[in-house]
Amino acid sequence: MPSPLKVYNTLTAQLESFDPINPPFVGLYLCGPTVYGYPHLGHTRGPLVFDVIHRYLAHLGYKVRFVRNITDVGHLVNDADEGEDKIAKRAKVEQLEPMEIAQHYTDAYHFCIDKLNVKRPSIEPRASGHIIEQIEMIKQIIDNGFAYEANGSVYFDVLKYAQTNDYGKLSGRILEDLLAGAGEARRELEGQEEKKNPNDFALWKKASEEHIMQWPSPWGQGFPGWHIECSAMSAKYLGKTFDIHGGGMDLLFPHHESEIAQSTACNHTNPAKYWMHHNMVTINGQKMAKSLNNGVMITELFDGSHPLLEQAYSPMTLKFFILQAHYRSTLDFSNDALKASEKGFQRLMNAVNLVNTLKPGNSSDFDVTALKENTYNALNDDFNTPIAIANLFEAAGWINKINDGKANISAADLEVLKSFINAFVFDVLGLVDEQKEMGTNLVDPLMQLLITMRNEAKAEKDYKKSDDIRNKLLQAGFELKDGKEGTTYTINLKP
RNA sequence: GGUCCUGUGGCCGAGUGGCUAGGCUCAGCUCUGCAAAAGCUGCUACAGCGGUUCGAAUCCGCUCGGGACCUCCA
Repeated sequence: MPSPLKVYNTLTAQLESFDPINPPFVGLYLCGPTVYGYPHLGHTRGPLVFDVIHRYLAHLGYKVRFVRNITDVGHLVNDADEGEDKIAKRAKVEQLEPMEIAQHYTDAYHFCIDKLNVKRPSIEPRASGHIIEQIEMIKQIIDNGFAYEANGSVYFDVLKYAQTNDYGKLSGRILEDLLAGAGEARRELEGQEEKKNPNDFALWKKASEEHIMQWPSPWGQGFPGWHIECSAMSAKYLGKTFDIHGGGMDLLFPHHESEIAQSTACNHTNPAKYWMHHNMVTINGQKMAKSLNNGVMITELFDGSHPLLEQAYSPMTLKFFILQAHYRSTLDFSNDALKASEKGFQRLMNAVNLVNTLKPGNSSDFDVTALKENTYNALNDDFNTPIAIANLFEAAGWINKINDGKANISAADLEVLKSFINAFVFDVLGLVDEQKEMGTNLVDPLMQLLITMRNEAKAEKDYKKSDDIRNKLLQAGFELKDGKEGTTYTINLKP
Protein backbone atom coordinates (compact mmCIF):
# COMPACT_ATOMS: atom_id res chain seq x y z
CA MET A 1 0.00 0.00 0.00
CA PRO A 2 1.31 3.46 -0.83
CA SER A 3 2.08 5.81 2.02
CA PRO A 4 -0.43 8.53 2.87
CA LEU A 5 -0.04 11.95 1.32
CA LYS A 6 2.10 14.37 3.26
CA VAL A 7 2.66 18.02 2.59
CA TYR A 8 5.10 20.50 4.00
CA ASN A 9 3.21 23.20 5.82
CA THR A 10 5.06 26.49 6.05
CA LEU A 11 2.83 27.47 8.93
CA THR A 12 4.16 24.69 11.15
CA ALA A 13 7.46 24.19 9.33
CA GLN A 14 6.70 20.51 9.27
CA LEU A 15 5.68 17.69 7.03
CA GLU A 16 2.06 16.96 7.86
CA SER A 17 -0.36 14.34 6.69
CA PHE A 18 -2.87 15.83 4.32
CA ASP A 19 -6.35 15.79 5.81
CA PRO A 20 -8.83 17.98 3.99
CA ILE A 21 -11.28 19.94 6.08
CA ASN A 22 -14.32 18.56 4.25
CA PRO A 23 -13.30 15.50 2.30
CA PRO A 24 -13.60 14.68 -0.51
CA PHE A 25 -13.57 18.40 -1.25
CA VAL A 26 -10.36 20.37 -1.38
CA GLY A 27 -10.07 24.13 -1.64
CA LEU A 28 -6.86 25.26 -3.26
CA TYR A 29 -5.82 28.87 -3.71
CA LEU A 30 -2.77 30.06 -5.57
CA CYS A 31 -1.60 33.64 -5.77
CA GLY A 32 -1.68 34.41 -9.46
CA PRO A 33 0.18 36.93 -11.56
CA THR A 34 0.15 40.67 -11.47
CA VAL A 35 -0.63 41.47 -15.06
CA TYR A 36 1.57 44.41 -15.87
CA GLY A 37 4.29 42.67 -17.88
CA TYR A 38 5.09 39.58 -19.88
CA PRO A 39 5.69 36.45 -17.85
CA HIS A 40 9.23 35.16 -17.44
CA LEU A 41 10.55 31.71 -16.63
CA GLY A 42 10.13 32.19 -12.91
CA HIS A 43 6.44 32.88 -13.32
CA THR A 44 5.86 29.37 -14.61
CA ARG A 45 6.99 27.58 -11.50
CA GLY A 46 3.96 28.31 -9.36
CA PRO A 47 1.40 27.40 -12.01
CA LEU A 48 3.38 24.30 -12.96
CA VAL A 49 3.94 23.05 -9.43
CA PHE A 50 0.40 23.69 -8.36
CA ASP A 51 -0.90 22.18 -11.56
CA VAL A 52 0.70 18.91 -10.53
CA ILE A 53 -0.74 19.30 -7.05
CA HIS A 54 -4.14 20.08 -8.53
CA ARG A 55 -3.95 17.13 -10.91
CA TYR A 56 -2.60 14.71 -8.34
CA LEU A 57 -5.27 15.54 -5.77
CA ALA A 58 -7.89 15.02 -8.48
CA HIS A 59 -6.17 11.78 -9.45
CA LEU A 60 -6.45 10.60 -5.87
CA GLY A 61 -10.18 11.22 -6.04
CA TYR A 62 -10.51 14.57 -4.33
CA LYS A 63 -12.97 17.11 -5.67
CA VAL A 64 -10.73 20.10 -6.04
CA ARG A 65 -11.82 23.67 -6.46
CA PHE A 66 -8.75 25.48 -7.65
CA VAL A 67 -8.77 29.27 -7.47
CA ARG A 68 -5.99 31.31 -9.01
CA ASN A 69 -6.43 35.04 -9.11
CA ILE A 70 -5.42 37.71 -11.56
CA THR A 71 -4.13 40.81 -9.86
CA ASP A 72 -5.02 43.77 -11.99
CA VAL A 73 -5.10 46.46 -9.34
CA GLY A 74 -3.42 47.47 -6.19
CA HIS A 75 0.23 46.60 -6.59
CA LEU A 76 2.05 49.79 -6.05
CA VAL A 77 5.07 50.96 -7.90
CA ASN A 78 7.25 51.74 -4.94
CA ASP A 79 5.31 51.53 -1.76
CA ALA A 80 1.90 52.02 -0.35
CA ASP A 81 2.39 55.70 0.06
CA GLU A 82 3.46 56.84 -3.32
CA GLY A 83 0.09 55.76 -4.41
CA GLU A 84 0.72 54.93 -8.02
CA ASP A 85 -0.73 51.72 -9.23
CA LYS A 86 1.58 49.60 -11.38
CA ILE A 87 -1.09 49.06 -13.95
CA ALA A 88 -1.82 52.75 -14.04
CA LYS A 89 1.80 53.61 -14.57
CA ARG A 90 2.03 51.44 -17.63
CA ALA A 91 -1.13 53.01 -18.90
CA LYS A 92 0.38 56.44 -18.83
CA VAL A 93 3.45 55.25 -20.67
CA GLU A 94 1.55 53.50 -23.36
CA GLN A 95 -1.49 55.71 -23.49
CA LEU A 96 -3.85 52.84 -23.08
CA GLU A 97 -6.73 52.10 -20.83
CA PRO A 98 -5.52 50.34 -17.68
CA MET A 99 -7.89 47.49 -18.25
CA GLU A 100 -6.62 47.18 -21.78
CA ILE A 101 -3.16 46.60 -20.46
CA ALA A 102 -4.34 44.17 -17.84
CA GLN A 103 -6.21 42.27 -20.52
CA HIS A 104 -3.21 42.22 -22.81
CA TYR A 105 -0.89 40.76 -20.23
CA THR A 106 -3.54 38.40 -18.95
CA ASP A 107 -3.82 37.04 -22.47
CA ALA A 108 -0.05 36.72 -22.70
CA TYR A 109 -0.02 34.85 -19.43
CA HIS A 110 -2.74 32.49 -20.56
CA PHE A 111 -0.95 31.88 -23.83
CA CYS A 112 2.21 30.75 -22.04
CA ILE A 113 0.48 28.74 -19.35
CA ASP A 114 -1.69 26.98 -21.89
CA LYS A 115 1.38 26.00 -23.89
CA LEU A 116 2.65 24.30 -20.78
CA ASN A 117 -0.57 22.31 -20.59
CA VAL A 118 -1.47 23.72 -17.21
CA LYS A 119 -5.10 23.10 -16.39
CA ARG A 120 -7.09 26.27 -16.12
CA PRO A 121 -8.27 26.90 -12.57
CA SER A 122 -11.87 26.32 -11.55
CA ILE A 123 -12.24 30.03 -10.91
CA GLU A 124 -9.88 32.79 -11.97
CA PRO A 125 -11.11 35.91 -10.20
CA ARG A 126 -9.84 39.38 -10.92
CA ALA A 127 -9.06 41.77 -8.13
CA SER A 128 -10.77 44.59 -9.98
CA GLY A 129 -13.96 42.57 -10.09
CA HIS A 130 -14.04 42.18 -6.32
CA ILE A 131 -13.74 45.73 -5.04
CA ILE A 132 -17.01 45.44 -3.18
CA GLU A 133 -15.93 42.29 -1.39
CA GLN A 134 -12.68 43.93 -0.41
CA ILE A 135 -14.43 47.02 0.91
CA GLU A 136 -16.81 44.86 2.93
CA MET A 137 -13.92 43.01 4.43
CA ILE A 138 -12.11 46.20 5.34
CA LYS A 139 -15.26 47.52 7.01
CA GLN A 140 -15.48 44.37 9.07
CA ILE A 141 -11.86 44.63 10.13
CA ILE A 142 -12.44 48.23 11.22
CA ASP A 143 -15.55 47.16 13.13
CA ASN A 144 -13.54 44.48 14.83
CA GLY A 145 -11.07 47.13 15.92
CA PHE A 146 -8.02 46.07 13.96
CA ALA A 147 -7.85 48.87 11.42
CA TYR A 148 -8.11 52.62 11.39
CA GLU A 149 -8.75 55.34 8.87
CA ALA A 150 -6.26 58.09 8.29
CA ASN A 151 -6.67 60.80 5.73
CA GLY A 152 -8.78 58.73 3.35
CA SER A 153 -6.70 55.60 3.69
CA VAL A 154 -7.23 52.60 5.94
CA TYR A 155 -4.38 50.83 7.68
CA PHE A 156 -4.18 47.55 9.46
CA ASP A 157 -3.18 47.98 13.08
CA VAL A 158 -0.40 45.44 13.44
CA LEU A 159 0.40 46.25 17.07
CA LYS A 160 -3.23 45.94 18.12
CA TYR A 161 -3.49 42.65 16.28
CA ALA A 162 -0.29 41.38 17.83
CA GLN A 163 -1.70 41.88 21.31
CA THR A 164 -4.00 38.93 20.86
CA ASN A 165 -2.48 37.18 17.84
CA ASP A 166 0.87 36.05 16.57
CA TYR A 167 1.87 38.37 13.78
CA GLY A 168 4.82 36.63 12.17
CA LYS A 169 3.90 33.04 12.79
CA LEU A 170 3.96 32.14 9.13
CA SER A 171 7.22 33.76 8.15
CA GLY A 172 8.92 33.14 11.46
CA ARG A 173 9.28 36.80 12.16
CA ILE A 174 9.21 38.38 15.55
CA LEU A 175 7.42 41.67 15.78
CA GLU A 176 10.00 43.17 18.09
CA ASP A 177 12.65 42.42 15.48
CA LEU A 178 10.56 44.01 12.81
CA LEU A 179 10.12 47.09 14.91
CA ALA A 180 13.76 47.29 15.85
CA GLY A 181 15.09 46.22 12.47
CA ALA A 182 13.23 48.94 10.71
CA GLY A 183 16.24 51.20 11.14
CA GLU A 184 18.48 52.01 8.24
CA ALA A 185 17.14 49.41 5.86
CA ARG A 186 13.75 50.98 5.82
CA ARG A 187 13.32 53.74 3.36
CA GLU A 188 11.99 57.13 4.09
CA LEU A 189 8.43 56.64 3.11
CA GLU A 190 6.26 59.50 2.09
CA GLY A 191 3.09 59.67 4.12
CA GLN A 192 4.45 57.19 6.60
CA GLU A 193 3.27 59.51 9.35
CA GLU A 194 -0.31 58.48 8.60
CA LYS A 195 0.45 55.14 10.15
CA LYS A 196 0.45 54.50 13.85
CA ASN A 197 3.31 52.11 13.30
CA PRO A 198 5.69 51.59 10.38
CA ASN A 199 4.67 47.95 10.13
CA ASP A 200 1.03 48.78 9.59
CA PHE A 201 0.02 48.08 6.05
CA ALA A 202 -2.61 49.58 3.81
CA LEU A 203 -5.99 47.98 3.39
CA TRP A 204 -7.28 50.88 1.36
CA LYS A 205 -5.37 53.74 -0.20
CA LYS A 206 -6.62 57.16 -1.00
CA ALA A 207 -6.21 57.90 -4.69
CA SER A 208 -4.86 61.10 -6.08
CA GLU A 209 -6.69 62.65 -9.00
CA GLU A 210 -4.17 61.34 -11.52
CA HIS A 211 -4.57 57.86 -10.25
CA ILE A 212 -6.53 56.19 -12.99
CA MET A 213 -7.79 53.09 -11.29
CA GLN A 214 -9.92 54.18 -8.38
CA TRP A 215 -13.21 53.37 -6.84
CA PRO A 216 -15.57 55.04 -4.41
CA SER A 217 -15.52 53.74 -0.88
CA PRO A 218 -16.73 54.75 2.58
CA TRP A 219 -13.36 56.51 2.95
CA GLY A 220 -13.44 58.35 -0.34
CA GLN A 221 -11.98 57.62 -3.76
CA GLY A 222 -9.22 55.06 -3.62
CA PHE A 223 -8.03 51.57 -4.36
CA PRO A 224 -7.46 48.42 -2.33
CA GLY A 225 -4.19 47.55 -0.64
CA TRP A 226 -2.17 44.72 -2.02
CA HIS A 227 -2.93 41.96 0.44
CA ILE A 228 -6.66 42.31 0.81
CA GLU A 229 -7.59 40.97 -2.61
CA CYS A 230 -6.45 37.43 -1.94
CA SER A 231 -8.14 37.39 1.43
CA ALA A 232 -11.41 38.62 0.00
CA MET A 233 -11.43 36.37 -3.04
CA SER A 234 -10.28 33.20 -1.31
CA ALA A 235 -12.93 33.67 1.37
CA LYS A 236 -15.60 34.30 -1.23
CA TYR A 237 -14.93 31.21 -3.30
CA LEU A 238 -13.37 28.77 -0.86
CA GLY A 239 -14.76 29.84 2.47
CA LYS A 240 -13.31 31.50 5.51
CA THR A 241 -11.14 28.48 6.11
CA PHE A 242 -9.95 26.33 3.24
CA ASP A 243 -7.33 23.66 2.70
CA ILE A 244 -4.31 24.90 0.79
CA HIS A 245 -2.97 28.35 0.09
CA GLY A 246 0.05 28.48 -2.16
CA GLY A 247 2.48 30.91 -3.67
CA GLY A 248 6.13 31.74 -4.13
CA MET A 249 8.44 31.95 -1.16
CA ASP A 250 8.91 35.60 -1.88
CA LEU A 251 5.27 36.14 -0.97
CA LEU A 252 5.71 34.68 2.49
CA PHE A 253 6.36 38.07 3.97
CA PRO A 254 4.69 40.42 4.00
CA HIS A 255 1.95 39.24 1.64
CA HIS A 256 0.85 35.96 3.18
CA GLU A 257 1.63 37.02 6.70
CA SER A 258 -0.65 39.98 6.20
CA GLU A 259 -3.30 37.84 4.61
CA ILE A 260 -3.42 35.70 7.71
CA ALA A 261 -3.63 38.77 9.91
CA GLN A 262 -6.41 40.35 7.85
CA SER A 263 -8.46 37.21 7.58
CA THR A 264 -8.06 36.45 11.23
CA ALA A 265 -8.96 40.00 12.20
CA CYS A 266 -12.02 39.83 9.99
CA ASN A 267 -13.26 36.28 10.42
CA HIS A 268 -11.58 35.16 13.63
CA THR A 269 -10.15 32.18 11.85
CA ASN A 270 -6.98 31.19 10.10
CA PRO A 271 -7.73 31.29 6.38
CA ALA A 272 -5.82 28.21 5.28
CA LYS A 273 -4.93 24.95 6.92
CA TYR A 274 -1.85 24.31 4.80
CA TRP A 275 0.44 26.98 3.42
CA MET A 276 2.68 25.81 0.63
CA HIS A 277 5.51 27.81 -0.89
CA HIS A 278 7.57 27.00 -3.91
CA ASN A 279 11.11 28.21 -4.31
CA MET A 280 12.55 30.49 -6.96
CA VAL A 281 14.06 29.94 -10.37
CA THR A 282 17.53 31.42 -10.33
CA ILE A 283 19.79 32.57 -13.10
CA ASN A 284 23.50 32.60 -12.36
CA GLY A 285 22.57 31.75 -8.82
CA GLN A 286 20.35 34.76 -8.38
CA LYS A 287 16.62 34.98 -8.25
CA MET A 288 14.94 35.76 -11.52
CA ALA A 289 12.79 38.78 -10.89
CA LYS A 290 11.15 41.53 -12.78
CA SER A 291 12.70 44.07 -10.49
CA LEU A 292 16.19 42.66 -11.10
CA ASN A 293 15.65 42.76 -14.82
CA ASN A 294 17.25 39.37 -15.31
CA GLY A 295 14.19 37.53 -16.51
CA VAL A 296 14.07 35.32 -19.56
CA MET A 297 10.61 35.76 -21.02
CA ILE A 298 8.72 32.59 -21.70
CA THR A 299 8.14 33.42 -25.32
CA GLU A 300 11.86 34.12 -25.67
CA LEU A 301 12.52 30.61 -24.43
CA PHE A 302 10.04 29.11 -26.84
CA ASP A 303 11.57 30.83 -29.84
CA GLY A 304 15.16 30.97 -28.60
CA SER A 305 15.44 34.71 -29.05
CA HIS A 306 16.98 35.57 -25.69
CA PRO A 307 20.73 36.30 -25.98
CA LEU A 308 21.59 33.80 -23.24
CA LEU A 309 19.88 30.97 -25.06
CA GLU A 310 21.76 28.71 -27.43
CA GLN A 311 18.59 27.36 -28.95
CA ALA A 312 14.83 27.33 -28.62
CA TYR A 313 13.28 25.08 -26.01
CA SER A 314 9.82 23.63 -26.28
CA PRO A 315 7.16 24.14 -23.64
CA MET A 316 7.42 20.54 -22.49
CA THR A 317 11.17 20.87 -22.12
CA LEU A 318 10.60 23.78 -19.77
CA LYS A 319 7.94 21.89 -17.89
CA PHE A 320 10.08 18.80 -17.53
CA PHE A 321 13.00 20.92 -16.44
CA ILE A 322 10.98 22.46 -13.66
CA LEU A 323 9.42 19.19 -12.53
CA GLN A 324 12.84 17.55 -12.29
CA ALA A 325 13.53 19.68 -9.24
CA HIS A 326 11.60 19.55 -6.00
CA TYR A 327 9.34 22.57 -5.65
CA ARG A 328 10.94 23.74 -2.39
CA SER A 329 14.45 23.88 -3.85
CA THR A 330 15.84 26.67 -5.91
CA LEU A 331 16.32 25.73 -9.52
CA ASP A 332 19.15 27.20 -11.51
CA PHE A 333 18.52 27.93 -15.12
CA SER A 334 21.16 27.14 -17.75
CA ASN A 335 21.40 25.93 -21.32
CA ASP A 336 23.05 22.69 -20.28
CA ALA A 337 20.32 21.93 -17.78
CA LEU A 338 17.60 22.70 -20.32
CA LYS A 339 19.28 20.54 -22.95
CA ALA A 340 19.52 17.67 -20.50
CA SER A 341 15.82 17.99 -19.83
CA GLU A 342 15.06 18.08 -23.52
CA LYS A 343 16.95 14.86 -24.10
CA GLY A 344 15.60 13.13 -21.04
CA PHE A 345 12.04 14.10 -21.82
CA GLN A 346 12.36 12.70 -25.32
CA ARG A 347 13.70 9.48 -23.95
CA LEU A 348 10.80 9.17 -21.57
CA MET A 349 8.26 9.89 -24.28
CA ASN A 350 9.83 7.28 -26.55
CA ALA A 351 9.40 4.70 -23.84
CA VAL A 352 5.83 5.78 -23.13
CA ASN A 353 4.98 5.33 -26.79
CA LEU A 354 6.70 1.98 -26.81
CA VAL A 355 4.79 0.60 -23.86
CA ASN A 356 1.61 0.34 -25.89
CA THR A 357 3.29 -1.91 -28.43
CA LEU A 358 4.90 -4.39 -26.04
CA LYS A 359 4.14 -8.09 -26.25
CA PRO A 360 3.63 -9.83 -22.93
CA GLY A 361 5.51 -12.94 -21.92
CA ASN A 362 4.86 -15.62 -19.33
CA SER A 363 6.36 -13.89 -16.35
CA SER A 364 7.87 -10.59 -15.27
CA ASP A 365 11.53 -9.89 -14.65
CA PHE A 366 10.84 -6.96 -12.39
CA ASP A 367 8.34 -5.84 -9.80
CA VAL A 368 5.88 -3.60 -11.60
CA THR A 369 3.73 -3.12 -8.54
CA ALA A 370 6.66 -1.96 -6.46
CA LEU A 371 7.68 0.48 -9.16
CA LYS A 372 4.19 1.88 -9.29
CA GLU A 373 4.03 2.13 -5.54
CA ASN A 374 7.37 3.90 -5.38
CA THR A 375 6.11 6.45 -7.84
CA TYR A 376 3.02 7.12 -5.76
CA ASN A 377 5.13 7.28 -2.63
CA ALA A 378 7.28 9.92 -4.25
CA LEU A 379 4.35 12.22 -4.89
CA ASN A 380 2.89 11.38 -1.51
CA ASP A 381 6.08 12.66 0.02
CA ASP A 382 5.34 16.35 -0.44
CA PHE A 383 4.91 16.05 -4.19
CA ASN A 384 8.43 14.89 -4.92
CA THR A 385 8.25 15.02 -8.69
CA PRO A 386 11.98 14.38 -9.30
CA ILE A 387 11.77 11.05 -7.50
CA ALA A 388 8.57 10.20 -9.33
CA ILE A 389 10.29 10.98 -12.61
CA ALA A 390 13.30 8.88 -11.61
CA ASN A 391 10.90 5.97 -11.15
CA LEU A 392 9.37 6.64 -14.53
CA PHE A 393 12.83 6.47 -16.04
CA GLU A 394 13.35 3.14 -14.37
CA ALA A 395 10.13 1.97 -15.96
CA ALA A 396 11.41 3.33 -19.26
CA GLY A 397 14.52 1.22 -18.92
CA TRP A 398 12.45 -1.92 -18.51
CA ILE A 399 10.18 -1.00 -21.37
CA ASN A 400 13.19 -0.70 -23.64
CA LYS A 401 14.59 -4.00 -22.49
CA ILE A 402 11.30 -5.76 -23.07
CA ASN A 403 11.09 -4.18 -26.47
CA ASP A 404 14.54 -5.51 -27.26
CA GLY A 405 13.54 -8.97 -26.12
CA LYS A 406 15.98 -8.81 -23.21
CA ALA A 407 13.34 -8.85 -20.50
CA ASN A 408 9.85 -10.20 -20.02
CA ILE A 409 6.63 -8.98 -18.55
CA SER A 410 3.44 -10.88 -17.86
CA ALA A 411 0.19 -9.86 -19.48
CA ALA A 412 -1.28 -8.77 -16.16
CA ASP A 413 1.78 -6.74 -15.23
CA LEU A 414 1.87 -5.15 -18.64
CA GLU A 415 -1.63 -3.81 -18.10
CA VAL A 416 -0.58 -2.39 -14.74
CA LEU A 417 2.50 -0.82 -16.27
CA LYS A 418 0.57 0.70 -19.17
CA SER A 419 -2.14 2.23 -17.08
CA PHE A 420 0.16 3.54 -14.39
CA ILE A 421 2.74 5.09 -16.66
CA ASN A 422 0.12 6.71 -18.84
CA ALA A 423 -1.73 8.01 -15.82
CA PHE A 424 1.38 9.55 -14.32
CA VAL A 425 2.90 11.01 -17.42
CA PHE A 426 -0.23 12.46 -18.96
CA ASP A 427 -2.79 12.88 -16.19
CA VAL A 428 -0.70 13.69 -13.15
CA LEU A 429 2.37 15.40 -14.58
CA GLY A 430 0.34 16.75 -17.48
CA LEU A 431 3.05 16.17 -20.06
CA VAL A 432 2.27 16.21 -23.75
CA ASP A 433 4.00 14.35 -26.56
CA GLU A 434 4.70 17.36 -28.71
CA GLN A 435 6.27 15.47 -31.55
CA LYS A 436 3.40 13.07 -31.78
CA GLU A 437 0.93 15.91 -31.81
CA MET A 438 2.70 17.48 -34.74
CA GLY A 439 3.34 14.24 -36.54
CA THR A 440 -0.13 12.92 -37.09
CA ASN A 441 -2.66 13.47 -39.86
CA LEU A 442 -1.02 15.20 -42.78
CA VAL A 443 2.60 14.50 -42.08
CA ASP A 444 2.44 10.82 -41.34
CA PRO A 445 1.22 9.50 -44.71
CA LEU A 446 3.87 11.58 -46.47
CA MET A 447 6.55 10.28 -44.15
CA GLN A 448 5.45 6.71 -44.72
CA LEU A 449 5.75 7.27 -48.44
CA LEU A 450 9.29 8.60 -48.12
CA ILE A 451 10.26 5.81 -45.78
CA THR A 452 9.00 3.27 -48.27
CA MET A 453 10.95 4.90 -51.08
CA ARG A 454 14.08 4.94 -49.01
CA ASN A 455 13.71 1.32 -48.01
CA GLU A 456 13.34 0.39 -51.66
CA ALA A 457 16.57 2.19 -52.40
CA LYS A 458 18.23 0.40 -49.51
CA ALA A 459 17.01 -2.94 -50.80
CA GLU A 460 18.73 -2.15 -54.07
CA LYS A 461 21.79 -1.07 -52.09
CA ASP A 462 21.44 2.39 -53.53
CA TYR A 463 22.82 3.96 -50.38
CA LYS A 464 23.45 7.30 -51.97
CA LYS A 465 19.79 7.66 -52.62
CA SER A 466 18.71 6.31 -49.24
CA ASP A 467 21.14 8.51 -47.36
CA ASP A 468 20.11 11.45 -49.45
CA ILE A 469 16.51 10.99 -48.44
CA ARG A 470 17.49 10.63 -44.83
CA ASN A 471 19.76 13.67 -44.84
CA LYS A 472 17.29 15.90 -46.60
CA LEU A 473 14.61 14.90 -44.16
CA LEU A 474 16.93 15.55 -41.27
CA GLN A 475 17.55 19.04 -42.53
CA ALA A 476 13.82 19.53 -42.74
CA GLY A 477 13.48 18.45 -39.14
CA PHE A 478 12.56 14.79 -39.54
CA GLU A 479 14.90 12.22 -38.11
CA LEU A 480 14.70 8.65 -39.38
CA LYS A 481 15.57 5.70 -37.21
CA ASP A 482 15.97 2.17 -38.52
CA GLY A 483 14.79 -0.38 -36.03
CA LYS A 484 14.15 -4.07 -36.13
CA GLU A 485 10.45 -3.50 -36.60
CA GLY A 486 10.96 -1.03 -39.41
CA THR A 487 11.75 2.63 -39.77
CA THR A 488 10.33 5.26 -37.46
CA TYR A 489 10.85 8.98 -37.32
CA THR A 490 10.83 11.84 -34.90
CA ILE A 491 10.08 15.46 -35.58
CA ASN A 492 12.55 17.90 -34.15
CA LEU A 493 11.04 21.13 -33.02
CA LYS A 494 13.18 23.97 -34.28
CA PRO A 495 12.28 27.61 -34.51
C1' G B 1 22.31 44.72 10.70
C1' G B 2 18.15 40.91 11.72
C1' U B 3 15.62 36.14 10.34
C1' C B 4 16.12 31.86 7.49
C1' C B 5 17.77 28.50 3.64
C1' U B 6 21.77 26.31 1.17
C1' G B 7 26.98 24.24 -0.72
C1' U B 8 26.43 16.74 -3.72
C1' G B 9 30.48 13.50 -9.10
C1' G B 10 31.97 17.21 -16.07
C1' C B 11 26.56 19.61 -15.81
C1' C B 12 21.46 19.51 -13.61
C1' G B 13 19.42 17.40 -9.46
C1' A B 14 17.22 13.66 -5.36
C1' G B 15 18.30 11.53 -0.74
C1' U B 16 18.61 8.39 4.08
C1' G B 17 22.87 7.80 10.08
C1' G B 18 25.41 2.02 7.58
C1' C B 19 22.81 -0.51 1.46
C1' U B 20 23.76 2.02 -6.89
C1' A B 21 18.83 8.05 -6.86
C1' G B 22 17.64 9.69 -11.67
C1' G B 23 18.62 12.64 -16.11
C1' C B 24 22.38 14.74 -19.39
C1' U B 25 27.49 14.52 -20.96
C1' C B 26 31.85 11.35 -21.94
C1' A B 27 34.35 6.43 -23.27
C1' G B 28 33.84 1.30 -24.88
C1' C B 29 30.72 -2.60 -26.72
C1' U B 30 26.05 -4.88 -29.16
C1' C B 31 22.81 -3.87 -33.16
C1' U B 32 23.28 -1.41 -38.16
C1' G B 33 25.45 -0.81 -45.23
C1' C B 34 26.59 3.75 -42.44
C1' A B 35 24.26 6.80 -38.94
C1' A B 36 20.62 7.56 -35.45
C1' A B 37 17.66 5.17 -31.91
C1' A B 38 17.72 1.31 -28.31
C1' G B 39 20.41 -1.96 -24.99
C1' C B 40 24.78 -3.22 -22.04
C1' U B 41 29.33 -1.71 -19.47
C1' G B 42 32.53 1.99 -17.25
C1' C B 43 33.16 7.02 -14.62
C1' U B 44 31.32 6.48 -6.83
C1' A B 45 30.43 12.59 -5.31
C1' C B 46 28.71 14.83 -1.10
C1' A B 47 32.78 22.92 0.60
C1' G B 48 36.78 22.85 4.72
C1' C B 49 38.08 21.75 9.87
C1' G B 50 36.71 19.60 14.40
C1' G B 51 33.09 16.70 17.43
C1' U B 52 29.11 12.83 18.61
C1' U B 53 28.79 7.54 16.90
C1' C B 54 30.68 0.84 16.06
C1' G B 55 29.66 3.83 11.57
C1' A B 56 28.04 10.51 8.89
C1' A B 57 27.40 13.28 2.78
C1' U B 58 23.21 12.56 6.33
C1' C B 59 23.45 14.88 13.70
C1' C B 60 26.31 19.08 16.44
C1' G B 61 29.97 23.25 16.40
C1' C B 62 33.13 26.50 13.81
C1' U B 63 35.19 28.51 9.09
C1' C B 64 34.55 29.75 4.06
C1' G B 65 31.15 30.29 -0.19
C1' G B 66 26.06 31.03 -2.44
C1' G B 67 21.05 32.61 -1.88
C1' A B 68 16.06 34.32 0.03
C1' C B 69 13.19 37.55 3.04
C1' C B 70 13.16 42.13 6.05
C1' U B 71 10.52 47.13 0.05
C1' C B 72 7.11 45.57 -5.36
C1' C B 73 8.27 40.50 -6.82
C1' A B 74 6.14 33.68 -8.86
